[in-house]
Amino acid sequence: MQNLTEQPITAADKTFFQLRKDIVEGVVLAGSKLSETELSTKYGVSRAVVREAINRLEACHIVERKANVGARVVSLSAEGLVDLYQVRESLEGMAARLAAQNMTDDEIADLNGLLNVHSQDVKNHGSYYQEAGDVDFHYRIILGSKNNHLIAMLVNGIYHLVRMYRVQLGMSGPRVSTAFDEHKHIVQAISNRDGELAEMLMRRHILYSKNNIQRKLAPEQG
Amino acid sequence: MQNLTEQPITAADKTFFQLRKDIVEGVVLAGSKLSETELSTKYGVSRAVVREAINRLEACHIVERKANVGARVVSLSAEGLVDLYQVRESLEGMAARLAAQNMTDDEIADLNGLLNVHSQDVKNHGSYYQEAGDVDFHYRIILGSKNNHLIAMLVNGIYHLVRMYRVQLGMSGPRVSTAFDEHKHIVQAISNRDGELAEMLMRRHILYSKNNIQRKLAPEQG
DNA sequence: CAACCTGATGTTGTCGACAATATAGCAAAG
DNA sequence: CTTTGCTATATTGTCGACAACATCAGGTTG
Repeated sequence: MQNLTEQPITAADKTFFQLRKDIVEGVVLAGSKLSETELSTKYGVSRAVVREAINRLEACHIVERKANVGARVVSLSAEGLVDLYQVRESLEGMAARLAAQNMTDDEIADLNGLLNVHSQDVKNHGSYYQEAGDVDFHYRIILGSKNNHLIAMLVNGIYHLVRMYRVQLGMSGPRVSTAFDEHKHIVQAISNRDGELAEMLMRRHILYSKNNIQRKLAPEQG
Repeated sequence: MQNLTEQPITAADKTFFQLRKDIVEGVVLAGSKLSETELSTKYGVSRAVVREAINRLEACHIVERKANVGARVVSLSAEGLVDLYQVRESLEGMAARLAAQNMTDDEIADLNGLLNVHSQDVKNHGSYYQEAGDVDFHYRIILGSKNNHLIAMLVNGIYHLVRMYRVQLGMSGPRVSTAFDEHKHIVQAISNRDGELAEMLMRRHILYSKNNIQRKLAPEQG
């Protein structure tokens, strides 16, 4: 008997994942054109699967396509970042609210455990582990919302764009310990089943995060 | 010279629009299977364009697809409705906040004008016009946010699902005048450039709307 | 009789070829 | 010299055919 939740993986899936990875990590440059024929030879599949992959990338706002002209990787801009983080603030705020109301006690205990591990990692290692830990933290709260629409939008949609901004603008550095405190307070609110507070704290957390990135992106304002 | 903003419309576009319309309006039943060959003969196009249309519908969460099995129209359920409206509350709340900060004075004046027309319509006609007016009202505020991510998610994504629930559950009826008052207060907040209040009022407005639909969907609770 | 295997059938996934459209370069008129 | 129109080229949009897979019916074995 095979695992029932496991999906078969088609060539289009693989191409989609690979292309998304290449774009997010900057192997394929932001703003560059995506030629279907070129990509089909590059990934060793037919144009049809490349088209399907590009269509899916368009659905997550990672590429833009014009009829009869073609698809381009989105360009990273200050406005785009602000737009993205406003949506993120809104959706993840709601996720935190719902997580406070829908997560099981076990899941909340796990979340507290993650926070402890995280705390150790911050002391021992550098900021990269923080990055992974941060993603994990937000990921668990999103899943904790138990809202499938929310989960799909954030996990399959927005988060890869967020990662793209982070990777290509070289995020890391400070804000490690302060972000950790913010995480701790959010988990406290969730533990207390205080959705209202959890949402507020999550929104402020993401707002601060946005301001932090913006400061790096436009340093002439300092 | 032709209009620069006008996009060429491909067969895939037309098929996508038509199929979405048929699904939202119940011509194609919720939960039913979408056979690619069947649809290709029905709409007179090749399987490739049907596939592209289905892919786009999957991106807006109107159909679900399993590899090597096929696509099904989503089933309408109480849980799905709750999930959907929670996302809507979150995103449209943010839209109202941003609209208060980003709409021009002219746009706000237009919005007030719409409210007046709307007020007349409610007195003269029935609830159907209310439905159209309601959509128009929310639509303007969404656009007023000037946030392209938000606009795309709501207009191209969520709103067709909302319409699907409304149409197929036979929404209309009461809540006309109370909804109108809520609209009025939201516009007042936007006019005062009070984003905080606009968001709160919009969220409550959508929450009430959700409760109203839920009451119809599960009348055994009364 | 139940469980499993096997083959037939219809569906989706993938492919290469053709048609339609946009773009760049060149030629000609003003 | 600039601008307009045309042609050549390359890209995307669309199509029909084949391959891979899921599903169901019938037969076989324990």
